Amino acid sequence: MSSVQVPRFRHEALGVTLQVRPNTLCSRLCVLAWRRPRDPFLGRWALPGGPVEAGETIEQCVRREVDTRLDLAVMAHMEQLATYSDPGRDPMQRTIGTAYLGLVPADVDACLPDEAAWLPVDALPAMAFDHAAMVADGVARMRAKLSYTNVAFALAPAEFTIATLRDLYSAALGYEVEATNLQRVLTRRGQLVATGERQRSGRTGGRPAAVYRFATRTLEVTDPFATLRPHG
Amino acid sequence: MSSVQVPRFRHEALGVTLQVRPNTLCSRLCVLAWRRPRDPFLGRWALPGGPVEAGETIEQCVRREVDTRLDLAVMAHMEQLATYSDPGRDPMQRTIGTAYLGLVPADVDACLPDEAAWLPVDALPAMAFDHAAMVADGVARMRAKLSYTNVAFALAPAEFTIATLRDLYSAALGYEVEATNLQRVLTRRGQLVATGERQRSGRTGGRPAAVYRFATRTLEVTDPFATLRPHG
DNA sequence: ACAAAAGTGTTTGCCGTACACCCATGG
DNA sequence: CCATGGGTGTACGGCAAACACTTTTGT
Repeated sequence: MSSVQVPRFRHEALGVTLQVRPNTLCSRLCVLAWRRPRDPFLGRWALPGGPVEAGETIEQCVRREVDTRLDLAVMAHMEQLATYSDPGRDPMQRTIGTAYLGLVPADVDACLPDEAAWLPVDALPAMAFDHAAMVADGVARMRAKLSYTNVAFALAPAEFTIATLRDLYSAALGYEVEATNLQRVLTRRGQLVATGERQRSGRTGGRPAAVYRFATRTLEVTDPFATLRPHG
Repeated sequence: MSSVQVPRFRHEALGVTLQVRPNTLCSRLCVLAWRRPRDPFLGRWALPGGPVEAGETIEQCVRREVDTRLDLAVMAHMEQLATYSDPGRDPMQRTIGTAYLGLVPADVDACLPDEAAWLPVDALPAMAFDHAAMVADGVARMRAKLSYTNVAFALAPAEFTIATLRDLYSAALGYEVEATNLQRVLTRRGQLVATGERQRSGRTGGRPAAVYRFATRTLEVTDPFATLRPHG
């Protein structure tokens, strides 16, 4: 009973790590990347990642690569995105790659090595391999989930005001969101809990804002889109 | 410049192939499986699939495995589900597996080899490896997409009556759906097109049913669940 | 008193459900 | 003419968007 030889592949794990980061005036949704120190694509921006080791899952590999190599151990949410298997996606050697989406709260300011940076996703430079497609997939997934789950907990600080949350949603979604309706929708879905505290008003006056927390900080589907529900 | 040796993996592609099939009285949602002819899990039910070859994508591999090995070349829709990488998922050798969801129209009756069969997903027998989880993921994905896309085109015959479609949705979703509202929802979303033809009424009488087609037979999101939409 | 920012009330419109009612055919 | 199944009309409830209006602060 001889078993036929089957091909074996280099398998890499990539992290699409997103964070809403302050900018001049407004905030922007950014993705963690670093400059490649070698060919192929020397000097091009690439996602952090690396080859899967023998005894680990792909998710463990992503965590290891993103956490250690970039001094960042604060992923509030992580989920698998997709696996990319085009034979030509790595010009040097056949490599299958699995991308994970990771979200980092806005108040985390990890110190990055020199070769790493946060790139704004709406003005992304040319990227190595098929990493631009992975970023696009990750952003699309996050945006969709902002609509029907509580993922925003992974982008927000532990405590926040509605105005802060409004800016966060606007940056993450890519268009302006109204604070009024945002509060109403999230309240109706039971996502928001008032801490009872109030934030001091700024130098220009104005009513002090109430401080909120997310009710739960693990992923939940708050608005199941099931049209055609079971009746009765 | 010595490159460190990285581990290489056997990579397999699995197909979660779903079809709504007639049964005594009602229809049932079924998944294509076959009995394993060897260890591990000899005799257990398993999903069709096999090792990815050197020059092909994972999707090409699934199509090849499902189409040729099971005499079935009529997948109306296919999409990637997820990649499973637990080191112990294959007790014999480390294998990473990527599952694809495939949908077959209800009027297709492919002839299966003896060792293959359609298993009802709501009474699934014990399965080999982590294939039961893959089936669960595939069914969940399909059910979600029935709500906000036109995937039903991939489960339905080219032409059908509303009553037929109602049975199809009921079997696929796992609960009863009302024909009245189904028609209204799909019509409002522009998915249904009347062919103008009518079906002869049965032996018990009754008004003859109008015959419909799906407007498009490629996947489209017909009900984007974006709450917090761009305003203006 | 006035400006600024936060938060609530109210209106409007859409969508999905439920259910009553009308339509067309076989017997 | 009646039973059977197909299809439409209509009312209700929930949700989200828009916007006016009140509340609470700093200057």
